[in-house]
Amino acid sequence: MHPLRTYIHRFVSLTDAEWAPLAAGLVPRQLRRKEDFVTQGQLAPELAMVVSGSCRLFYTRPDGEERTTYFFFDNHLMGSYQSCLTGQPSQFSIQALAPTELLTFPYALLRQLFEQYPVYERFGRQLAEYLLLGTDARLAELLLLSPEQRYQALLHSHKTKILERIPQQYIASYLGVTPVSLSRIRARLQADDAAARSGT
Amino acid sequence: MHPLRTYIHRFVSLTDAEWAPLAAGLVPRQLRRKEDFVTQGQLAPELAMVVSGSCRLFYTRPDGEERTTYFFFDNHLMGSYQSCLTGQPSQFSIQALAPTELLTFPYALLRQLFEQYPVYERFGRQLAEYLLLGTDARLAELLLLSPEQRYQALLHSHKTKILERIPQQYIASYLGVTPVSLSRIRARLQADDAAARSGT
DNA sequence: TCCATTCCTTAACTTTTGTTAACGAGTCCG
DNA sequence: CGGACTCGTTAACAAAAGTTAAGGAATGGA
Repeated sequence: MHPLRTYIHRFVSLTDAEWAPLAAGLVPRQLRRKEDFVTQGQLAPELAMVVSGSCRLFYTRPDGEERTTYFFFDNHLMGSYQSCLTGQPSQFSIQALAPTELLTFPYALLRQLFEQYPVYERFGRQLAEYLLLGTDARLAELLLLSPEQRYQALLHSHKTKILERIPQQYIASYLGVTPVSLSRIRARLQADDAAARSGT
Repeated sequence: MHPLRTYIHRFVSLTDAEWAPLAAGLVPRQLRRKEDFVTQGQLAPELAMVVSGSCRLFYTRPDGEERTTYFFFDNHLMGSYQSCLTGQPSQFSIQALAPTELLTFPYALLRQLFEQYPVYERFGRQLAEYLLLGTDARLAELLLLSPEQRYQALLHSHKTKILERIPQQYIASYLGVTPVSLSRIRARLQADDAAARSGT
């Protein structure tokens, strides 16, 4: 089945007639490494499913520093919810980390489907709820755990793709620390591991 | 108009016929100071609108430490989205900071209304989207700003109720620092202010 | 192959935060 | 009135993180 349709079916079931108008609106697009899908300060009225490759979502601070807060891989849906919903310029950028294939569609199309088909409205609700649970968990982790604990939580989570395929500086940003600090945390944990092994 | 209906009307308009079944399911409840509305580790199948008073949402860590992540005042809707949606025990507690009046209703009722009335489904979508934007902004603030900058952002925000009515230890937790650290930040800013005034 | 770039690590130093404890102001209640 | 309690501040010390800079490994392109 089509990867976007599969994604939607995690929440609701679409008939062929319901799927058709969305399928008709999809536009394939390739991103080169470091190319933006969303650019901070500009309108971002499109969403996209990642077919292959990987992207990062990051904020650029007034001083020019970047802070990465999310990663997207195969079969992830991405875009600036905030820009789509409010019609305001996006407060962050989304950029390819490697050559990436996308299927894009305008949020306006989805909004139209919300109005036409109750099943899309339900999908929209459940998608937002699902994303909300994820963001809440992320927020709780930042407030509850130390940087070292957050790194260990990432190590033991199922987000192995992040650890395998993402430069460490971006992971550091995702954890809310500097690259230097993450490097020290890793050194500390390795030392602890070695001590535990020799002690056992 | 009824405060909950007013809240819903920020998103969608309900006819009297659509409002009636929700109104019929509302149950008033009073909380004493420090009484839980939601208790960590237990099911939390109810939502509530705060009519008067105030509450805080907090996580209790394995070591017994508490971390407060949200506050609720008059005309706020609160509950454990996570417990309502997944049917799992809540990962946090919600507790009254002062004597508080609530209007509670089961999430199951809302779910039923989602199925019966498209207008409720739309409300559910827009509510989740709205909450998602808020959580995303909160997350960005934690990853982008230093504790001192976060405190200043709070000072200059429209969340004056938090600053006026909430003990500082909980505000510290909300900002992701210890009470001692927040006290130092305040002292630092006061010193800076004094220096700026004498220098100007 | 060679050069440039990116990336991770390490070091030295500064700044900030966490931790623990003590003190005093304010509040509630007997 | 007095005592228990909560709350914010401050101090002293330890631990951690930020900053800047330098060096080396890995990568990728010419």
